[in-house]
Amino acid sequence: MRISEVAEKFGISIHTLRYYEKLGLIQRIIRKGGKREYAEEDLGWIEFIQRLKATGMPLSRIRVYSDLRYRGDSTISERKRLLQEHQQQLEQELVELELNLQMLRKKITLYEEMEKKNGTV
Amino acid sequence: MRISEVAEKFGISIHTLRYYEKLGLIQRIIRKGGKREYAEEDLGWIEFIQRLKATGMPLSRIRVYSDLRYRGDSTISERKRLLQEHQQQLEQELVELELNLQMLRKKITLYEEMEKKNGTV
DNA sequence: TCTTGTGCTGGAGTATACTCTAGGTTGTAG
DNA sequence: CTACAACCTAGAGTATACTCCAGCACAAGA
Repeated sequence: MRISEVAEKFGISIHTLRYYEKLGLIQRIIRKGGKREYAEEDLGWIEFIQRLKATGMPLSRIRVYSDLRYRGDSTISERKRLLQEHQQQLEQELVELELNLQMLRKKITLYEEMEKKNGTV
Repeated sequence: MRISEVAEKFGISIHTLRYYEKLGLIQRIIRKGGKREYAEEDLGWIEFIQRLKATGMPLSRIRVYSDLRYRGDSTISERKRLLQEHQQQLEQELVELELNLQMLRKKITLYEEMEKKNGTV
């Protein structure tokens, strides 16, 4: 798969793909005539990167995970630990987010009451 | 309340408080001898800013809300609309976050199985 | 062969949200 | 009255995550 196809598939820019490679998130991409040729495995990995990013993991942390991954199966325990840590953080953030959402809903309800009052007076 | 006290109360830096003021998120702070004196109302507002930020609202958007707020009660409908929009976005993000968390949990389980396999062989 | 499209690299530029510095002012305690 | 802490402003610097550009390479169709 060419870089432009990968970019479209994942809804990211060609620039970003090359940028991730420069950072070391993506490694060992096959080249044909100097041009990147993404394999199936690369695509799966890029999708996973996207998911980690979607959960707010910084690229520097993804880089750490990436290095472990490219080093092979001997790093599974470490990778698991990294993900578990992230998971716990996320779960905490989720709770806080839900609290803040509730607060937001209350504020909106309050505004609705104020609108009604202004309407009737 | 002095700026250093406010900073400590909310766990942010003095720099950030002044930065928010420069951006217009915080306005009309009383000065005594050139020094900021935060009133109760300001503190409530700063807490709300923190909550909006915690839900991922960019400062530029908080700025819009801030302007409406400082313009008084006539802007309540607009403020409500802004918060509702943000709320809907958040609810969607929450769903996605939960999906990604599930994915993470699965990955972790997978790693656990791989660890076991490696242990018994 | 020439043009076009797609790709390449290194490095510069942008947006967001801080974070810090230099150089000066204010208020209080000794 | 002076030393000191805490404050002030304007502007520079940093981190993160892109985003774009100049200048060049290469392969395929007219």
